[in-house]
Amino acid sequence: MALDRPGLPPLNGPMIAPDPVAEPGKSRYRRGTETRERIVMAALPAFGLKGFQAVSTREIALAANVNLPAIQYYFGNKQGLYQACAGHIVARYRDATLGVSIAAQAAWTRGAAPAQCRQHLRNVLLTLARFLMDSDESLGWSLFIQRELADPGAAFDILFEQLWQPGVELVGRLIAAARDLTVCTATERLEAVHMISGLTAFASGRAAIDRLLAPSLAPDALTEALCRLVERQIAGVVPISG
Amino acid sequence: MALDRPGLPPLNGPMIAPDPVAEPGKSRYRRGTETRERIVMAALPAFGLKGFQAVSTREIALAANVNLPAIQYYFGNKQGLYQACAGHIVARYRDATLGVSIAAQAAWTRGAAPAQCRQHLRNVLLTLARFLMDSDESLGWSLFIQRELADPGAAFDILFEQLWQPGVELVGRLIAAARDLTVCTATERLEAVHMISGLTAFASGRAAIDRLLAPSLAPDALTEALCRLVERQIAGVVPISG
DNA sequence: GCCAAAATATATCGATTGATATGTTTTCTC
DNA sequence: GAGAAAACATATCAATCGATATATTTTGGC
Repeated sequence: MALDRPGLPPLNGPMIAPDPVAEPGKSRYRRGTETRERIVMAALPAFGLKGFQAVSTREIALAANVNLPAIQYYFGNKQGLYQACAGHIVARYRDATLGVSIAAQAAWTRGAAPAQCRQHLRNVLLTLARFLMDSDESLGWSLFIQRELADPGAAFDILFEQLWQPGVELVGRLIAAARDLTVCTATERLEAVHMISGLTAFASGRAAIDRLLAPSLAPDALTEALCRLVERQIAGVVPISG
Repeated sequence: MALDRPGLPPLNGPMIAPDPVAEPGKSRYRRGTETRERIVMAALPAFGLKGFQAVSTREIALAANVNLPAIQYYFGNKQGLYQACAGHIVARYRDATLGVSIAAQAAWTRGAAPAQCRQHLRNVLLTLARFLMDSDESLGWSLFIQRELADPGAAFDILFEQLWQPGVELVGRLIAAARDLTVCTATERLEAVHMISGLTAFASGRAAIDRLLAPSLAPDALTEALCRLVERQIAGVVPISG
């Protein structure tokens, strides 16, 4: 008798591709969902820092304190676990930015004043900066995103459609609105890309920055320094004068 | 009889660690140096986009049109090839930025006027931007650098000491000089990190940007758009008013 | 043209990897 | 508490990887 996977048809039945991204519809068993989450938490920083191929399923299983077949049991295969990690990043990103995001969206929709939109732009970018710079929780996440966007893999669609594209669109609209423009053109979108890229690269390069500045900086002083840089960058968002 | 490698003692003699980074002292044989370069050129974009572990020596050998042991013959092992790739990036980086770099350094040394230093800052950053955005030649290089700085591997020291550190130091000094400051503090260095990070991330995320803006942008129009963004960022480098 | 060094080619080894088959224990429902 | 499903554990397979041993061809100084 072949093993069954939670919420999935038996393997000896007709094989249906699992959907490891979506949260598994709350299994009746508590222990299973805990283990599943434990595996994702162990896999995420490893995948983020080292990439898909550089991490073996064995070291993930070891870090998560489970045995090897548990990964196939919960995620189908290694790629499924990788996509689940991307899904986790997206979910946590939404949790962190939902508030400022809908507030900014609403302001943009009702055609708020440029100064107000600029303030929303500030809120969105600073929230994103703090989200990416939270080294305890989001270690390696920014590099995960960057790598997947630069060299599309199994998690590209998830990150592009649910993180990159909406993020750039929102920031681009707010930039345009801060300039009192009615539409968001490629110019504003590119500026949004540049700003967001600056955040992800700064966050992912944290190790090198720490080594560069030696012990002259407290842990979260770096985060606040980045926030001040972002604020000055936003102050530079003025009507294009030529 | 064991094989010999160019410029290295025989393998059956005392093993001395090869130095695959430095150019091999111009072997008398033309064919060898050509093959060596062909392997590096094939390995660089692969390593850059996918990372060290994700690229197999077999696919590199196939792309370079050599057989598998050629990699061990010329570089000792896979890691040696990886370091040679980092050395190639550093060498090309120096070629591309040497002119503007020494000019800027000279201006800073003789205590040039802030406006002049700002112009040198502009030259340095725009040169770096165009260097990273040259997709034909430097495909994947920015991601190579970022990955290595975020998760230090065999090429970390090379890139950090010969690329990251001097680059940040130069840009930081020019920022300070543009503000009419006599010393470059952690503040200016962090600002330099932020600016350079923006370039590398923008360059490495080029695939996602192209997909985002669809076919609305010509190949090198993107490079010029980035240059304009950088120039506006430099314009925002003013004496800190808070 | 000779010959040693350099370069290239063939075949294969040991280790690691992702994945599977299969058996055992735990958990919840009735 | 009986039973079925879910979760966990052990052992192992086939494929791939980096690396090596070894044989052959090519190069360039004499």
